[in-house]
Amino acid sequence: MENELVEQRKEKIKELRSLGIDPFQNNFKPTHEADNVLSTYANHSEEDLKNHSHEFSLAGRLITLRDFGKTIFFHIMDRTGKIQGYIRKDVIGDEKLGFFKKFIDIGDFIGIKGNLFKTKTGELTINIKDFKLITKSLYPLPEKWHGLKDVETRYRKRYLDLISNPEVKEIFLKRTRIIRLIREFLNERGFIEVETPILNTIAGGALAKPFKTYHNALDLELYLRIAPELYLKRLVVGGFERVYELGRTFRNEGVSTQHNPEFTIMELYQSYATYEDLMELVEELICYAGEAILGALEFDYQGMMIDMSRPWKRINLIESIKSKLAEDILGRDELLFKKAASLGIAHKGIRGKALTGIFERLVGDGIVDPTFVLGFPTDISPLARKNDLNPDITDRFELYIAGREVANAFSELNDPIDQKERFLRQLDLKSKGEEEIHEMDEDFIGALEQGMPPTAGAGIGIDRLVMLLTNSPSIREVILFPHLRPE
RNA sequence: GAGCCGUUAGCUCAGGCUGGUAGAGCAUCUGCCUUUUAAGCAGAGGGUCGCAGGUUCGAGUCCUGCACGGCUCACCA
Repeated sequence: MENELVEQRKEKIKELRSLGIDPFQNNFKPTHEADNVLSTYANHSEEDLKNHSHEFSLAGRLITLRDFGKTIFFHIMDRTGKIQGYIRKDVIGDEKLGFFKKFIDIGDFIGIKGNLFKTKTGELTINIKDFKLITKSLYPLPEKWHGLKDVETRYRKRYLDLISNPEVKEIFLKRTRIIRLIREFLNERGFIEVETPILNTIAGGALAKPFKTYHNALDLELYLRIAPELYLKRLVVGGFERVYELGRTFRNEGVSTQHNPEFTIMELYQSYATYEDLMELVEELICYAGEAILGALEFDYQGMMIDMSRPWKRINLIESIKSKLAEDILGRDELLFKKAASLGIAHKGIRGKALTGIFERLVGDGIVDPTFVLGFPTDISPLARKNDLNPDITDRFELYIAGREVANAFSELNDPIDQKERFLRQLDLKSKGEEEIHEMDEDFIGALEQGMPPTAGAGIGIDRLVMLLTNSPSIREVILFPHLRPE
Protein backbone atom coordinates (compact mmCIF):
# COMPACT_ATOMS: atom_id res chain seq x y z
CA MET A 1 0.00 0.00 0.00
CA GLU A 2 1.32 3.41 -1.00
CA ASN A 3 1.26 6.11 1.60
CA GLU A 4 -0.87 9.19 1.23
CA LEU A 5 2.07 11.54 0.72
CA VAL A 6 3.06 9.67 -2.42
CA GLU A 7 -0.55 9.38 -3.57
CA GLN A 8 -1.00 13.15 -3.34
CA ARG A 9 2.00 13.76 -5.53
CA LYS A 10 1.01 11.14 -8.09
CA GLU A 11 -2.32 12.92 -8.32
CA LYS A 12 -0.46 16.17 -9.08
CA ILE A 13 1.47 14.45 -11.86
CA LYS A 14 -1.77 13.27 -13.45
CA GLU A 15 -3.25 16.72 -13.26
CA LEU A 16 -0.11 18.33 -14.70
CA ARG A 17 -0.17 15.93 -17.63
CA SER A 18 -3.83 16.71 -18.26
CA LEU A 19 -2.81 20.39 -18.42
CA GLY A 20 -0.19 19.50 -21.02
CA ILE A 21 2.72 20.06 -18.64
CA ASP A 22 5.48 17.45 -18.51
CA PRO A 23 6.44 16.83 -14.88
CA PHE A 24 9.80 15.40 -16.02
CA GLN A 25 11.19 18.03 -18.36
CA ASN A 26 14.52 18.09 -20.04
CA ASN A 27 14.91 21.55 -21.45
CA PHE A 28 15.96 23.93 -18.72
CA LYS A 29 19.45 25.40 -19.06
CA PRO A 30 20.49 27.41 -16.01
CA THR A 31 22.89 30.29 -16.63
CA HIS A 32 24.22 30.43 -13.07
CA GLU A 33 24.95 28.34 -10.02
CA ALA A 34 24.21 29.15 -6.41
CA ASP A 35 27.68 29.40 -4.94
CA ASN A 36 28.97 31.50 -7.78
CA VAL A 37 26.12 34.00 -7.56
CA LEU A 38 26.42 34.32 -3.81
CA SER A 39 30.16 34.80 -3.75
CA THR A 40 30.17 37.23 -6.69
CA TYR A 41 27.57 39.52 -5.16
CA ALA A 42 28.30 39.04 -1.46
CA ASN A 43 29.77 42.53 -1.12
CA HIS A 44 27.34 44.41 -3.32
CA SER A 45 25.09 46.91 -1.57
CA GLU A 46 21.37 46.84 -2.00
CA GLU A 47 21.69 49.93 -4.12
CA ASP A 48 24.21 48.22 -6.45
CA LEU A 49 21.90 45.28 -6.86
CA LYS A 50 18.95 47.51 -7.64
CA ASN A 51 20.85 49.19 -10.46
CA HIS A 52 22.02 45.86 -11.70
CA SER A 53 19.32 44.62 -13.99
CA HIS A 54 20.97 41.30 -14.74
CA GLU A 55 18.70 38.29 -14.79
CA PHE A 56 19.83 35.01 -13.28
CA SER A 57 18.51 31.60 -14.02
CA LEU A 58 19.29 28.70 -11.74
CA ALA A 59 18.06 25.16 -11.25
CA GLY A 60 18.03 22.87 -8.27
CA ARG A 61 16.11 20.84 -5.78
CA LEU A 62 13.59 22.69 -3.65
CA ILE A 63 14.71 21.99 -0.09
CA THR A 64 12.80 24.47 2.09
CA LEU A 65 9.58 26.40 1.66
CA ARG A 66 7.91 29.14 3.67
CA ASP A 67 4.54 30.21 2.37
CA PHE A 68 3.11 33.57 3.47
CA GLY A 69 0.03 33.62 1.31
CA LYS A 70 0.92 36.32 -1.17
CA THR A 71 4.65 35.74 -0.88
CA ILE A 72 6.76 32.63 -0.67
CA PHE A 73 10.34 32.11 0.44
CA PHE A 74 12.22 28.98 -0.52
CA HIS A 75 15.71 27.59 -1.00
CA ILE A 76 16.88 25.50 -3.87
CA MET A 77 20.07 23.45 -3.77
CA ASP A 78 22.30 22.79 -6.75
CA ARG A 79 25.68 21.07 -6.90
CA THR A 80 27.41 24.15 -5.55
CA GLY A 81 25.14 25.04 -2.66
CA LYS A 82 21.82 26.60 -1.87
CA ILE A 83 20.25 29.92 -2.68
CA GLN A 84 17.03 31.59 -1.60
CA GLY A 85 14.19 32.49 -3.89
CA TYR A 86 11.38 34.96 -3.15
CA ILE A 87 8.05 34.96 -4.90
CA ARG A 88 5.71 37.93 -4.73
CA LYS A 89 2.23 37.91 -6.10
CA ASP A 90 2.57 41.45 -7.46
CA VAL A 91 5.72 40.47 -9.35
CA ILE A 92 4.86 37.03 -10.62
CA GLY A 93 1.13 37.31 -10.98
CA ASP A 94 -1.83 35.42 -9.62
CA GLU A 95 -1.72 32.51 -12.01
CA LYS A 96 1.91 31.53 -11.49
CA LEU A 97 1.66 31.94 -7.73
CA GLY A 98 -1.35 29.66 -7.77
CA PHE A 99 0.49 27.10 -9.87
CA PHE A 100 3.44 27.12 -7.49
CA LYS A 101 1.23 26.60 -4.47
CA LYS A 102 -0.76 23.87 -6.10
CA PHE A 103 1.90 21.82 -7.85
CA ILE A 104 5.33 22.51 -6.39
CA ASP A 105 6.49 20.42 -3.43
CA ILE A 106 9.64 20.28 -1.37
CA GLY A 107 11.94 17.86 -3.13
CA ASP A 108 11.00 18.87 -6.67
CA PHE A 109 13.56 20.20 -9.09
CA ILE A 110 12.66 23.64 -10.35
CA GLY A 111 14.24 26.20 -12.59
CA ILE A 112 14.02 29.85 -11.52
CA LYS A 113 14.58 33.20 -13.20
CA GLY A 114 14.84 36.60 -11.59
CA ASN A 115 16.92 39.46 -10.22
CA LEU A 116 19.11 39.49 -7.21
CA PHE A 117 18.28 41.50 -4.08
CA LYS A 118 19.07 41.49 -0.40
CA THR A 119 16.45 40.69 2.20
CA LYS A 120 16.02 42.52 5.49
CA THR A 121 18.31 40.01 7.08
CA GLY A 122 20.92 40.54 4.39
CA GLU A 123 20.55 37.28 2.50
CA LEU A 124 21.16 37.44 -1.22
CA THR A 125 17.93 36.23 -2.77
CA ILE A 126 16.48 35.80 -6.23
CA ASN A 127 13.32 37.80 -6.75
CA ILE A 128 11.46 35.33 -8.92
CA LYS A 129 10.04 36.54 -12.21
CA ASP A 130 9.39 33.10 -13.55
CA PHE A 131 9.89 29.49 -12.57
CA LYS A 132 9.46 26.09 -14.10
CA LEU A 133 8.83 22.68 -12.70
CA ILE A 134 11.61 20.46 -14.02
CA THR A 135 11.27 17.19 -12.15
CA LYS A 136 8.53 16.12 -9.81
CA SER A 137 9.60 14.29 -6.65
CA LEU A 138 7.18 11.71 -5.30
CA TYR A 139 8.68 11.05 -1.95
CA PRO A 140 9.04 13.51 0.93
CA LEU A 141 12.50 14.59 2.06
CA PRO A 142 13.77 13.72 5.55
CA GLU A 143 13.11 16.10 8.39
CA LYS A 144 14.49 19.57 7.73
CA TRP A 145 15.98 20.14 11.16
CA HIS A 146 17.23 16.78 12.36
CA GLY A 147 17.98 15.42 8.91
CA LEU A 148 18.29 11.73 8.30
CA LYS A 149 19.84 10.01 11.30
CA ASP A 150 18.94 6.35 11.02
CA VAL A 151 22.27 4.77 10.14
CA GLU A 152 20.80 1.88 8.21
CA THR A 153 18.65 4.15 6.04
CA ARG A 154 21.60 6.50 5.53
CA TYR A 155 23.66 3.67 4.04
CA ARG A 156 20.87 1.97 2.11
CA LYS A 157 19.52 5.23 0.69
CA ARG A 158 22.74 7.19 0.45
CA TYR A 159 21.05 9.64 -1.90
CA LEU A 160 18.87 10.83 0.97
CA ASP A 161 21.88 11.03 3.24
CA LEU A 162 23.69 13.20 0.70
CA ILE A 163 20.69 15.49 0.23
CA SER A 164 19.92 16.08 3.86
CA ASN A 165 23.29 15.83 5.59
CA PRO A 166 25.74 18.33 4.12
CA GLU A 167 28.62 17.04 6.25
CA VAL A 168 28.24 13.63 4.62
CA LYS A 169 28.48 15.17 1.17
CA GLU A 170 31.56 17.03 2.38
CA ILE A 171 33.28 13.78 3.39
CA PHE A 172 32.80 12.25 -0.02
CA LEU A 173 33.96 15.40 -1.78
CA LYS A 174 37.07 15.23 0.37
CA ARG A 175 37.54 11.59 -0.52
CA THR A 176 37.56 12.51 -4.17
CA ARG A 177 40.03 15.33 -3.54
CA ILE A 178 42.35 13.04 -1.59
CA ILE A 179 42.40 10.55 -4.42
CA ARG A 180 43.04 13.31 -6.93
CA LEU A 181 45.90 14.64 -4.79
CA ILE A 182 47.48 11.20 -4.63
CA ARG A 183 47.35 10.87 -8.39
CA GLU A 184 48.77 14.36 -8.80
CA PHE A 185 51.62 13.58 -6.43
CA LEU A 186 52.57 10.33 -8.12
CA ASN A 187 52.10 11.53 -11.68
CA GLU A 188 54.45 14.42 -10.99
CA ARG A 189 57.11 11.97 -9.90
CA GLY A 190 56.92 9.98 -13.06
CA PHE A 191 54.73 7.14 -11.87
CA ILE A 192 52.54 5.55 -14.52
CA GLU A 193 48.99 4.65 -13.53
CA VAL A 194 47.84 1.26 -14.75
CA GLU A 195 44.95 -1.16 -14.40
CA THR A 196 45.56 -4.83 -13.74
CA PRO A 197 43.14 -7.77 -13.60
CA ILE A 198 40.59 -7.99 -10.83
CA LEU A 199 39.64 -11.50 -11.92
CA ASN A 200 42.63 -13.63 -10.93
CA THR A 201 43.37 -17.31 -11.31
CA ILE A 202 45.60 -17.08 -8.26
CA ALA A 203 44.69 -14.61 -5.54
CA GLY A 204 48.15 -13.40 -4.64
CA GLY A 205 49.98 -10.39 -3.28
CA ALA A 206 48.65 -10.64 0.24
CA LEU A 207 47.66 -13.13 2.91
CA ALA A 208 43.86 -13.07 2.89
CA LYS A 209 40.82 -15.12 1.94
CA PRO A 210 39.54 -14.31 -1.55
CA PHE A 211 36.06 -14.22 -3.05
CA LYS A 212 35.48 -16.95 -5.58
CA THR A 213 33.73 -16.56 -8.88
CA TYR A 214 33.33 -18.50 -12.08
CA HIS A 215 33.83 -17.87 -15.77
CA ASN A 216 31.23 -19.77 -17.82
CA ALA A 217 32.79 -19.76 -21.27
CA LEU A 218 36.21 -20.76 -20.00
CA ASP A 219 34.80 -23.13 -17.39
CA LEU A 220 37.22 -21.57 -14.96
CA GLU A 221 37.21 -20.84 -11.25
CA LEU A 222 38.45 -17.33 -10.63
CA TYR A 223 39.16 -15.19 -7.59
CA LEU A 224 38.61 -11.50 -7.06
CA ARG A 225 41.99 -9.96 -6.39
CA ILE A 226 43.18 -9.48 -2.82
CA ALA A 227 46.00 -7.18 -3.98
CA PRO A 228 47.38 -5.94 -7.31
CA GLU A 229 50.97 -6.55 -6.19
CA LEU A 230 52.07 -9.45 -8.39
CA TYR A 231 50.73 -7.90 -11.58
CA LEU A 232 52.37 -4.58 -10.82
CA LYS A 233 55.71 -6.29 -10.27
CA ARG A 234 55.33 -8.06 -13.61
CA LEU A 235 55.02 -4.57 -15.08
CA VAL A 236 58.22 -3.53 -13.34
CA VAL A 237 59.90 -6.49 -15.04
CA GLY A 238 58.42 -5.17 -18.27
CA GLY A 239 60.09 -1.82 -17.79
CA PHE A 240 57.51 0.30 -15.99
CA GLU A 241 60.04 1.33 -13.39
CA ARG A 242 57.60 3.58 -11.61
CA VAL A 243 54.08 2.30 -11.63
CA TYR A 244 50.96 2.49 -9.50
CA GLU A 245 47.38 1.34 -9.37
CA LEU A 246 44.55 2.85 -7.40
CA GLY A 247 41.58 0.57 -7.24
CA ARG A 248 39.24 -1.84 -5.61
CA THR A 249 40.42 -4.92 -3.79
CA PHE A 250 38.33 -7.67 -2.24
CA ARG A 251 38.85 -9.75 0.87
CA ASN A 252 36.44 -12.36 2.07
CA GLU A 253 36.68 -11.57 5.74
CA GLY A 254 34.69 -10.02 8.54
CA VAL A 255 33.17 -6.56 8.31
CA SER A 256 33.76 -3.99 11.01
CA THR A 257 34.27 -0.27 11.46
CA GLN A 258 37.71 -0.83 9.88
CA HIS A 259 36.84 -3.43 7.24
CA ASN A 260 34.61 -3.52 4.20
CA PRO A 261 34.67 -6.58 1.92
CA GLU A 262 35.68 -4.35 -0.97
CA PHE A 263 38.05 -1.52 -0.26
CA THR A 264 40.35 0.79 -2.14
CA ILE A 265 44.06 0.33 -2.16
CA MET A 266 46.85 2.30 -3.79
CA GLU A 267 49.97 0.34 -4.58
CA LEU A 268 53.08 1.88 -6.05
CA TYR A 269 56.40 0.41 -7.17
CA GLN A 270 59.60 2.33 -7.68
CA SER A 271 62.69 0.71 -9.12
CA TYR A 272 66.12 1.49 -7.69
CA ALA A 273 64.44 2.55 -4.47
CA THR A 274 64.49 0.76 -1.13
CA TYR A 275 61.93 0.63 1.64
CA GLU A 276 63.92 3.45 3.27
CA ASP A 277 63.23 5.66 0.25
CA LEU A 278 59.57 4.75 0.45
CA MET A 279 59.34 5.95 4.03
CA GLU A 280 60.28 9.37 2.67
CA LEU A 281 57.84 9.04 -0.19
CA VAL A 282 54.91 7.88 1.93
CA GLU A 283 55.57 10.65 4.43
CA GLU A 284 55.59 13.23 1.68
CA LEU A 285 52.54 11.80 -0.02
CA ILE A 286 50.35 11.65 3.07
CA CYS A 287 51.48 15.09 4.22
CA TYR A 288 50.78 16.47 0.74
CA ALA A 289 47.22 15.17 0.84
CA GLY A 290 46.73 15.87 4.53
CA GLU A 291 47.87 19.46 4.39
CA ALA A 292 45.70 20.16 1.34
CA ILE A 293 42.63 18.68 3.02
CA LEU A 294 43.11 19.80 6.60
CA GLY A 295 45.17 22.93 6.09
CA ALA A 296 47.52 21.72 8.83
CA LEU A 297 49.58 18.73 9.84
CA GLU A 298 48.15 18.69 13.34
CA PHE A 299 44.54 17.66 13.66
CA ASP A 300 41.94 15.96 15.80
CA TYR A 301 40.90 12.43 15.02
CA GLN A 302 38.10 11.10 17.24
CA GLY A 303 39.42 12.92 20.28
CA MET A 304 43.09 12.15 19.57
CA MET A 305 45.41 14.98 18.59
CA ILE A 306 47.53 13.70 15.75
CA ASP A 307 50.72 15.43 14.74
CA MET A 308 51.91 14.53 11.26
CA SER A 309 54.90 16.86 11.29
CA ARG A 310 57.90 15.31 9.62
CA PRO A 311 60.07 13.39 10.13
CA TRP A 312 57.89 10.57 11.40
CA LYS A 313 58.96 8.29 14.19
CA ARG A 314 60.53 4.94 13.35
CA ILE A 315 60.44 2.00 15.73
CA ASN A 316 61.57 -1.58 15.52
CA LEU A 317 58.90 -4.21 15.97
CA ILE A 318 60.97 -6.58 18.12
CA GLU A 319 62.62 -3.84 20.18
CA SER A 320 59.27 -2.19 20.85
CA ILE A 321 57.84 -5.45 22.16
CA LYS A 322 60.87 -6.09 24.32
CA SER A 323 60.46 -2.74 25.99
CA LYS A 324 56.90 -3.68 26.94
CA LEU A 325 57.69 -7.06 28.42
CA ALA A 326 59.15 -7.80 31.82
CA GLU A 327 60.95 -10.94 30.71
CA ASP A 328 62.58 -11.88 27.46
CA ILE A 329 60.22 -14.26 25.70
CA LEU A 330 61.62 -13.74 22.27
CA GLY A 331 64.47 -16.19 22.59
CA ARG A 332 62.26 -19.23 23.04
CA ASP A 333 59.32 -20.04 20.80
CA GLU A 334 57.31 -21.79 23.50
CA LEU A 335 57.41 -18.67 25.70
CA LEU A 336 56.53 -16.49 22.75
CA PHE A 337 53.56 -18.65 21.76
CA LYS A 338 52.38 -18.83 25.34
CA LYS A 339 52.42 -15.06 25.60
CA ALA A 340 50.59 -14.71 22.28
CA ALA A 341 47.95 -17.23 23.35
CA SER A 342 47.47 -15.40 26.65
CA LEU A 343 46.63 -12.27 24.62
CA GLY A 344 44.14 -14.23 22.54
CA ILE A 345 46.25 -14.21 19.39
CA ALA A 346 45.70 -17.06 16.94
CA HIS A 347 49.34 -17.60 15.97
CA LYS A 348 48.95 -21.16 14.60
CA GLY A 349 52.54 -21.88 15.50
CA ILE A 350 53.85 -19.21 13.16
CA ARG A 351 56.47 -17.11 14.88
CA GLY A 352 55.86 -14.03 12.82
CA LYS A 353 52.14 -14.16 13.48
CA ALA A 354 52.73 -14.37 17.20
CA LEU A 355 55.19 -11.48 17.09
CA THR A 356 53.03 -9.15 15.02
CA GLY A 357 50.00 -10.11 17.09
CA ILE A 358 51.76 -9.21 20.31
CA PHE A 359 53.06 -6.04 18.70
CA GLU A 360 49.62 -4.89 17.64
CA ARG A 361 48.17 -5.53 21.04
CA LEU A 362 50.95 -4.07 23.16
CA VAL A 363 52.32 -1.33 20.94
CA GLY A 364 50.37 -0.75 17.71
CA ASP A 365 47.04 0.01 19.32
CA GLY A 366 48.64 2.77 21.36
CA ILE A 367 50.37 4.57 18.49
CA VAL A 368 48.87 8.00 17.81
CA ASP A 369 51.26 10.05 15.66
CA PRO A 370 52.45 8.51 12.38
CA THR A 371 55.03 5.86 13.11
CA PHE A 372 56.95 3.53 10.83
CA VAL A 373 57.29 0.06 12.28
CA LEU A 374 60.33 -1.79 10.96
CA GLY A 375 61.66 -5.31 11.13
CA PHE A 376 58.75 -7.52 10.09
CA PRO A 377 59.47 -11.26 10.35
CA THR A 378 60.32 -13.08 7.14
CA ASP A 379 57.85 -15.93 7.65
CA ILE A 380 54.85 -13.59 7.29
CA SER A 381 56.44 -11.48 4.53
CA PRO A 382 56.82 -13.93 1.64
CA LEU A 383 57.20 -11.22 -1.00
CA ALA A 384 59.66 -8.96 0.82
CA ARG A 385 63.42 -8.86 0.55
CA LYS A 386 65.32 -10.35 3.48
CA ASN A 387 67.40 -7.99 5.53
CA ASP A 388 71.07 -8.26 4.57
CA LEU A 389 72.21 -8.56 8.19
CA ASN A 390 69.37 -10.62 9.63
CA PRO A 391 67.53 -13.12 7.39
CA ASP A 392 64.75 -13.57 9.97
CA ILE A 393 63.40 -10.13 9.20
CA THR A 394 62.63 -8.28 5.98
CA ASP A 395 63.25 -4.79 4.68
CA ARG A 396 59.68 -3.88 5.34
CA PHE A 397 57.68 -1.29 7.25
CA GLU A 398 54.13 -0.69 8.21
CA LEU A 399 52.86 2.80 8.87
CA TYR A 400 50.67 3.18 11.94
CA ILE A 401 48.54 6.23 12.61
CA ALA A 402 45.92 6.46 15.38
CA GLY A 403 46.41 2.81 16.28
CA ARG A 404 45.79 1.60 12.75
CA GLU A 405 47.84 0.29 9.91
CA VAL A 406 47.60 2.77 7.08
CA ALA A 407 50.44 1.63 4.80
CA ASN A 408 52.62 -1.39 4.22
CA ALA A 409 55.80 -1.33 2.18
CA PHE A 410 58.97 -3.23 1.50
CA SER A 411 61.96 -3.68 -0.66
CA GLU A 412 60.70 -6.27 -3.10
CA LEU A 413 62.11 -9.73 -3.23
CA ASN A 414 63.54 -10.01 -6.75
CA ASP A 415 65.50 -13.25 -6.37
CA PRO A 416 63.37 -15.89 -8.14
CA ILE A 417 65.02 -18.77 -6.30
CA ASP A 418 64.40 -17.24 -2.88
CA GLN A 419 60.85 -16.36 -4.00
CA LYS A 420 60.18 -19.96 -4.94
CA GLU A 421 61.48 -21.17 -1.60
CA ARG A 422 59.24 -18.68 0.19
CA PHE A 423 56.19 -19.91 -1.70
CA LEU A 424 57.12 -23.49 -0.88
CA ARG A 425 57.42 -22.52 2.77
CA GLN A 426 53.91 -21.04 2.52
CA LEU A 427 52.56 -24.30 1.12
CA ASP A 428 54.22 -26.06 4.00
CA LEU A 429 52.30 -23.84 6.43
CA LYS A 430 49.09 -24.59 4.54
CA SER A 431 49.63 -28.30 5.02
CA LYS A 432 49.91 -27.56 8.73
CA GLY A 433 46.46 -26.00 8.73
CA GLU A 434 47.15 -22.30 8.23
CA GLU A 435 44.47 -20.87 5.95
CA GLU A 436 45.94 -17.52 5.14
CA ILE A 437 49.01 -18.33 3.14
CA HIS A 438 50.38 -17.12 -0.15
CA GLU A 439 49.70 -19.55 -2.99
CA MET A 440 52.47 -20.68 -5.30
CA ASP A 441 52.53 -18.50 -8.41
CA GLU A 442 54.81 -20.11 -11.00
CA ASP A 443 54.02 -17.50 -13.60
CA PHE A 444 55.15 -14.75 -11.25
CA ILE A 445 58.37 -16.61 -10.54
CA GLY A 446 58.82 -16.83 -14.29
CA ALA A 447 58.61 -13.05 -14.43
CA LEU A 448 61.24 -12.69 -11.70
CA GLU A 449 63.44 -15.14 -13.58
CA GLN A 450 63.41 -12.67 -16.43
CA GLY A 451 64.98 -10.21 -14.03
CA MET A 452 63.30 -7.49 -11.98
CA PRO A 453 65.40 -4.46 -11.08
CA PRO A 454 65.74 -3.75 -7.36
CA THR A 455 62.42 -2.19 -6.47
CA ALA A 456 60.48 -1.07 -3.45
CA GLY A 457 56.71 -1.08 -3.24
CA ALA A 458 54.09 0.40 -0.94
CA GLY A 459 50.40 -0.07 -0.43
CA ILE A 460 48.16 2.51 1.21
CA GLY A 461 44.66 1.76 2.46
CA ILE A 462 42.79 4.65 0.93
CA ASP A 463 39.62 4.21 2.96
CA ARG A 464 41.55 4.36 6.20
CA LEU A 465 43.49 7.37 5.06
CA VAL A 466 40.22 9.09 4.18
CA MET A 467 38.78 8.14 7.58
CA LEU A 468 41.74 9.77 9.24
CA LEU A 469 41.62 12.96 7.18
CA THR A 470 37.84 13.34 7.53
CA ASN A 471 37.65 12.41 11.21
CA SER A 472 35.33 9.50 10.41
CA PRO A 473 34.88 6.82 13.08
CA SER A 474 33.79 4.08 10.68
CA ILE A 475 34.92 2.93 7.24
CA ARG A 476 31.24 2.97 6.23
CA GLU A 477 31.27 6.74 6.54
CA VAL A 478 33.83 7.01 3.77
CA ILE A 479 32.43 4.38 1.39
CA LEU A 480 29.36 5.57 -0.50
CA PHE A 481 27.65 2.20 -0.52
CA PRO A 482 29.12 0.07 2.25
CA HIS A 483 28.29 -3.59 2.27
CA LEU A 484 25.03 -4.41 4.08
CA ARG A 485 22.92 -7.54 4.15
CA PRO A 486 19.93 -7.32 1.82
CA GLU A 487 16.82 -6.15 3.62
C1' G B 1 31.31 -16.04 14.69
C1' A B 2 30.33 -14.16 20.25
C1' G B 3 28.49 -10.30 23.73
C1' C B 4 25.69 -5.75 24.56
C1' C B 5 22.18 -2.18 22.55
C1' G B 6 18.49 -0.74 19.02
C1' U B 7 14.00 -1.27 15.38
C1' U B 8 6.97 2.96 17.27
C1' A B 9 3.70 7.88 11.39
C1' G B 10 7.50 9.89 5.33
C1' C B 11 11.57 12.02 9.03
C1' U B 12 13.32 13.04 14.39
C1' C B 13 11.78 10.98 18.82
C1' A B 14 8.48 10.06 23.59
C1' G B 15 5.62 5.92 25.63
C1' G B 16 8.12 0.38 27.63
C1' C B 17 10.59 -0.26 34.32
C1' U B 18 4.76 -0.68 36.68
C1' G B 19 0.18 -4.64 30.47
C1' G B 20 -5.85 -1.53 29.80
C1' U B 21 -7.71 0.17 22.10
C1' A B 22 -1.01 4.85 20.07
C1' G B 23 1.69 10.41 21.40
C1' A B 24 4.69 15.08 20.06
C1' G B 25 7.50 18.09 16.57
C1' C B 26 8.67 18.44 11.40
C1' A B 27 6.42 16.96 6.72
C1' U B 28 1.17 16.42 4.41
C1' C B 29 -4.03 18.44 3.76
C1' U B 30 -7.77 22.89 4.76
C1' G B 31 -8.09 28.13 6.16
C1' C B 32 -5.49 33.02 7.40
C1' C B 33 -0.97 35.73 6.57
C1' U B 34 3.42 40.53 0.96
C1' U B 35 10.97 40.27 3.89
C1' U B 36 10.80 34.65 6.05
C1' U B 37 14.80 31.33 7.11
C1' A B 38 13.37 25.34 12.55
C1' A B 39 8.33 31.53 9.96
C1' G B 40 3.48 32.04 12.74
C1' C B 41 -1.85 31.06 14.05
C1' A B 42 -6.37 27.73 13.76
C1' G B 43 -8.10 22.95 12.33
C1' A B 44 -7.67 17.85 9.96
C1' G B 45 -5.76 13.26 8.09
C1' G B 46 -1.84 9.77 8.67
C1' G B 47 0.46 3.65 12.52
C1' U B 48 -0.22 -4.67 10.83
C1' C B 49 4.66 -0.19 17.41
C1' G B 50 10.73 -4.97 12.56
C1' C B 51 8.62 -10.36 11.80
C1' A B 52 6.67 -14.96 14.11
C1' G B 53 5.16 -17.44 18.30
C1' G B 54 4.03 -17.55 23.72
C1' U B 55 2.00 -15.75 28.62
C1' U B 56 -2.60 -13.02 29.73
C1' C B 57 -9.52 -11.51 29.92
C1' G B 58 -6.20 -7.98 27.41
C1' A B 59 0.69 -7.08 24.75
C1' G B 60 3.88 -1.27 21.67
C1' U B 61 4.92 -2.72 26.91
C1' C B 62 6.46 -9.21 29.71
C1' C B 63 8.87 -14.09 27.60
C1' U B 64 11.09 -17.01 23.36
C1' G B 65 12.80 -17.36 18.43
C1' C B 66 14.06 -14.92 13.89
C1' A B 67 15.48 -10.68 10.62
C1' C B 68 18.06 -6.18 9.94
C1' G B 69 21.26 -2.44 11.99
C1' G B 70 24.87 -0.19 15.57
C1' C B 71 28.95 -0.78 19.05
C1' U B 72 32.71 -4.00 21.28
C1' C B 73 35.67 -8.42 20.67
C1' A B 74 38.02 -12.23 17.37
C1' C B 75 40.53 -12.40 11.81
C1' C B 76 42.31 -8.79 8.70
C1' A B 77 43.92 -3.57 5.66
